[in-house]
Amino acid sequence: MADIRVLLVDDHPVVRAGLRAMLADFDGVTVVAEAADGGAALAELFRLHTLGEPVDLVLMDLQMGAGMDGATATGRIKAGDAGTPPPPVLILTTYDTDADILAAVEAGAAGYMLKDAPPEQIRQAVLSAAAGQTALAPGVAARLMGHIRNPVTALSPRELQILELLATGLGNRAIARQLFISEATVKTHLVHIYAKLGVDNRTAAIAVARQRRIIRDS
Amino acid sequence: MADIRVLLVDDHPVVRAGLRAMLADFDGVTVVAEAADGGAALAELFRLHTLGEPVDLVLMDLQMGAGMDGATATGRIKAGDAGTPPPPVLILTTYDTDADILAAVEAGAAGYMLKDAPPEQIRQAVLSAAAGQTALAPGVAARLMGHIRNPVTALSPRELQILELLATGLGNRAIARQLFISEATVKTHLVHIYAKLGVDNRTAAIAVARQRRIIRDS
DNA sequence: AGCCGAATCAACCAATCGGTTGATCCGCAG
DNA sequence: CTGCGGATCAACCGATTGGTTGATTCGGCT
Repeated sequence: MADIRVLLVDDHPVVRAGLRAMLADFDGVTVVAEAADGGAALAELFRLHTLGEPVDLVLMDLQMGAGMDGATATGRIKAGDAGTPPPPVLILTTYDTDADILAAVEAGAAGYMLKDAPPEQIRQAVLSAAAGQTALAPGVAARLMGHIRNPVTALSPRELQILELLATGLGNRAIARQLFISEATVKTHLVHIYAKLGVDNRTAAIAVARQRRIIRDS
Repeated sequence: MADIRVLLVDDHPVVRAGLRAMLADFDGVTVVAEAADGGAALAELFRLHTLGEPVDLVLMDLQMGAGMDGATATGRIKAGDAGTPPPPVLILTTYDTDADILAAVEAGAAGYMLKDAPPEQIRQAVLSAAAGQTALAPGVAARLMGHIRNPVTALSPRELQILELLATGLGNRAIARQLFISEATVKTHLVHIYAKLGVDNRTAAIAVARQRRIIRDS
C-alpha cells in the first residue's frame, strides 16, 4: 500500500519542521515537498506532477505572511491552476473565526484543523482528507453546524466587510470612501449589523463580533 | 563540555515538535523538557531543579492560549517563583509589536526571536542567551532602538480601566455609571487616551490598544 | 410574474461623541 | 513650599453616530 504523499505549506520553518517530524511518526504518510506560501505550493504541485510523483494531500496554513494565502491557494488548486488533478487540501491553522472557516470551506478545502490539535487528531484528519472525506476539528464542525442552523443571524458579505473596517478604527465617512459608496449606505449596513448582533452602538458590535469570532484580530 | 539544557514552552504541539527537531540538529543543545504554558514551565523548572537537572535556557512563546503567557512567566522566573536560580529566557514568537517586545524585555527576557527566523539565526540566539548575552532578531533590535528614541507614554490605571470598559461596548454614560463618576470625567479620560494612542475616535483607540496588547480580548 | 434579500441612496432629527477651555483637589517628590 | 500628574467636573459647540422612514435596482427563486 503506497504512502499518502503530502505537500506541507506554511511560512514558518519551525512549523514545517514540526509537521515534518509529526507526520514522520504517522504510518503510511510521507512528506514529499514543502512550500512557504500558496504560490510556491502551486509550483511544487506542478513540478511533482511533471516528475510523475503526484501529491495526494496538501496540508496548508491560511496565513502566509506576504505570500499567497491558503484560502486563495485552495481555490486555485481546486480550479486546476496548478496544472494537476486537484489533490485534497487540509487546512491547519491557528485561526478559528467563522469567516476563516467559511472562506476555506467555500474555496474547496477538504478539512480544517487547528494547530493546537493533538497529533492523533491531525493524523485522523490527514487520513480522512486523503481518502476524500471531510475532516473538521470538533470545534470547527460545531461552528459550521451552528452556522447552518442559524443562517438568519449571519452577516452578508458586505456587512462583514464594513464590520471589519469598523473594527480597524474607521468612521462612517472613511469606510464610505474606502468602499466607494455613500455614507448613507454605510449607516444602513450598520443598522442591519447592529440588529443582527443585538447591539446599539459600534463598540458593542465590535466586541460581540470578536467574541463570536465573526471577525478576527484587527 | 556539557550540553545546553533547554526547556521548550509553547502551547502548540506542532511548534514544540518543530523546535525539538530543529534543536536536535544543533550541536551542544539538548531539549530536556517541554511545557504548554507559563504555569507548566514554572512547575517543570522546579521539578528538574529538584532532580538535580537544572535547565540552562527557557525557549518560550508569548501567547499560550488560556494559560499563563510568556511575559508573565518570564517575570515569575526572574523573580525566583520557580524555586530555582533563574535561567535565561529566550522568547520565540510570531508577535513583533512594540508592546510585546517591551513587555518581554521589561520582564527580563534575555532574547527575542521571531518564528520566521531561519534555523541558524535561532541557533545563534540559543547559544548567546545561554551564555548570558542578549539575543535579538535584527528587526527587534531596530524596534527597541527606535523605542528608546521615542518613548511612548503609558496609560494611567484609570485610563486603562476606561479603555477596557469602552472595548466591551459601553458608551460614555454607561461607563460613567459603572465607575460612579460623571460623563464629563469619562470624556476627559478619553481625550487623554486618544492623545496617548494617537487616534481620534473610540474604535481606533480600541484597535490600537489591541494591536499593542494594551488591552486583552473583550 | 411576484417575492425576497442584498445593496444602494436620501432626508430628517435626536442622541452621543469629540474638542476645547477652564477649574479644583490630592498625593508625591524635590 | 512648589510643581507635577492624576482624577474629577462643568460648559459649550461642532461633528459624528444612531434611528426612522422612504425609495430604487438587481439577481435569484418559486
